[in-house]
Amino acid sequence: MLSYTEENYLKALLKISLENEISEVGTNELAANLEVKPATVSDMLKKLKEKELVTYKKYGKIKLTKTGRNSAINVMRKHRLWETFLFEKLEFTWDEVHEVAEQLEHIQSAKLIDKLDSFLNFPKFDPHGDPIPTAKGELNVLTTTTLANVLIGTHCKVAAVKDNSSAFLKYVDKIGLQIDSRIKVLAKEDYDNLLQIEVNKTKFAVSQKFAENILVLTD
Amino acid sequence: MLSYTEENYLKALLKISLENEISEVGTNELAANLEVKPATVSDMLKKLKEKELVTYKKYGKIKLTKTGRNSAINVMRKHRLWETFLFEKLEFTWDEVHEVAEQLEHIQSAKLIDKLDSFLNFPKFDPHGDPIPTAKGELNVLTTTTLANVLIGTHCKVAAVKDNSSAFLKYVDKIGLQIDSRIKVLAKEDYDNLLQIEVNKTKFAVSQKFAENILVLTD
DNA sequence: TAAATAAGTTAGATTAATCTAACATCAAAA
DNA sequence: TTTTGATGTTAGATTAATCTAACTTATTTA
Repeated sequence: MLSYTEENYLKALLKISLENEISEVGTNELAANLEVKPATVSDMLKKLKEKELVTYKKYGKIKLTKTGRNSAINVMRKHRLWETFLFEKLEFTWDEVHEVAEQLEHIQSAKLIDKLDSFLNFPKFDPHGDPIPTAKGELNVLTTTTLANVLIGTHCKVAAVKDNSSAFLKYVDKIGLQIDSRIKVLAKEDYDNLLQIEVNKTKFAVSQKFAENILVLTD
Repeated sequence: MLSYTEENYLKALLKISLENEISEVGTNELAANLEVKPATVSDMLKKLKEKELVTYKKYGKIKLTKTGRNSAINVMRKHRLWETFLFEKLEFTWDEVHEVAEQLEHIQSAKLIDKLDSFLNFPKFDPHGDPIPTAKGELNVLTTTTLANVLIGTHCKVAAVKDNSSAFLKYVDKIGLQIDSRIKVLAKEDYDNLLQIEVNKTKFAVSQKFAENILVLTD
């Protein structure tokens, strides 16, 4: 049985790995992600190593073991299913779901999650466009790029958002972007990479930072 | 903000008060209910008193303050709404819901609970027949007796069950009893208070212990 | 390659919740 | 009223998760 905190460490390790397409993570990086001090991570790593959830040696990099990764994927599955539930059944907006799912993801009951999955009709993606791992632990990673990398003059479709913060998502809403929105990239400013885009026949300028948080599929 | 543990202490105090129709509770009683040692309760009482959630003085009785009672009722509301959700939407049986609701009741989100309430169509009772407090904190206490007190030869209707343990509820299921089942009390054995009852034209014998855990409305 | 900087660890404290063992108080019965 | 059993408290430890401050190791760069 994993503690609430241990689950969060594993989840953060998985998240960092997936976001950066790496498999080894540093102590400071993990600490920053969890908003704790590196010293705290050092302590916790001893426990996670003891339980064979991660491999690492002193001053080395941290890597999830098979078991650790499975646990992390299970937490991610729960998180994303709960987000979907809140969004689809309880009328939460997509900028509200993350915070509550952070709590719900730690509820321990295999039956609950399987029933929830079936109640929601086995959704494949959560409200942010992220893939929901299956009951067997299969995680379907999409090959997407960010809007920042789309060639000028070409079209793309919003697949997911990278930043799940309320502030970012409200901004995305304001522009009228949604999952599956079609975007045409009109121009890019050399100086600061400001992008001119067209969505639903309307033109907008978006910053590089913004564009890097929009995951898209190109045609 | 209350901790998980503090919420459990308040909930236990409310539960004991309601079950015994009293307002003051002893340290040992509370400890037994929470399955911790009396020493632990003594410590925790200092904190709860400090936060003005209970009143008590050394070697005295414990009583919830207005604030403490409101918090406890809110936890109870969450618990019972979650039980109802699990039972009605996720196909849990009534003997399975309690355990999971013990975890879910601690999720912090007012919006979640209000939306859940409306999603469930503002249920008045949970799967065990217990009243669900309203969003305003109103708790509708039914005036019921236990099956053990019903006069021989009279009829009654099952309103709720007192014991929410899986073992008890499975036994109730086996006999074919449900909320709203009509029962006729046929006879009571003087020696051990064994009851002969009739449910759906079938006769059963039930022990005093069993009968004391069935709350009924008499005609 | 040596110095400077970044990254990571250790030691010692703190807080919350729990325990055991010993002690104190209360209430009931002799 | 005194004893005794039940009830409740205190002192001192323990565990998990965190911190700060000091230290160590690794890496980069001049």
